[in-house]
Amino acid sequence: MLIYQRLYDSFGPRGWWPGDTPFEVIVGAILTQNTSWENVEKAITRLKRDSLLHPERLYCIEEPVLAETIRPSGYYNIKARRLKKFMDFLFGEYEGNLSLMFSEDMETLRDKMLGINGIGPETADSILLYAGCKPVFVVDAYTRRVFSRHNLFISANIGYHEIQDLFMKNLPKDVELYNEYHALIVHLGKNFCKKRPNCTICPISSPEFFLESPL
DNA sequence: TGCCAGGCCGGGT
DNA sequence: ACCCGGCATGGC
Repeated sequence: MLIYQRLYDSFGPRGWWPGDTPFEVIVGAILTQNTSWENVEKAITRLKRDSLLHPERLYCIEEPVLAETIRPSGYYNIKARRLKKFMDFLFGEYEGNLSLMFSEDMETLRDKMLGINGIGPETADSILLYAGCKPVFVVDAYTRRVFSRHNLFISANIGYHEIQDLFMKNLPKDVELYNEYHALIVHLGKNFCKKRPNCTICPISSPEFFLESPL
């Protein structure tokens, strides 16, 4: 937990996920696919404006109308389809009830969600962790970039599951820890590793970290 | 102006 | 089992 501690000491708690309800978290997880969070916020604001951020409303809304509403998030046609596919799943399997959905066995739910067109590993895990409070470590582009560039444990071409296993086998199975750790990695990736290539004030870039360091 | 952002899918090797 | 083009807006 050395790297985690250093990130936490530098940045403090990130307060993730930035969303008021589990349903909003799920919608945000789909909308933020390969998209900046600022653009997603604009789309969420428009969904709230039209009172669409409720399962019953999103389930019934016409896909072209939804697409136009979420336009600022980019990829709006494909994301409208993906949101509708998720809603079909939620109502088809769980009567539109998120609590019922999250009462499902975690691995079973994960596999089922991966079967929905438009839900991949990161989106599924974000939903499980940040909407369902399930102990799953979320891996994203920042996780791979930050850790491989610092030569910490992983090479650039490692797969999603290998990275996830690495974290989950070397950390306590703790929802709060997984929540905070992923958010801290994203914060680091956004604010340091790209804008400052030599990372002189990056909290994990001192020499001792270029060998084995506890996650 | 061009590049990129908290991915994923479908078709091709 | 990988690799690649497509999807689209807004900010720098």
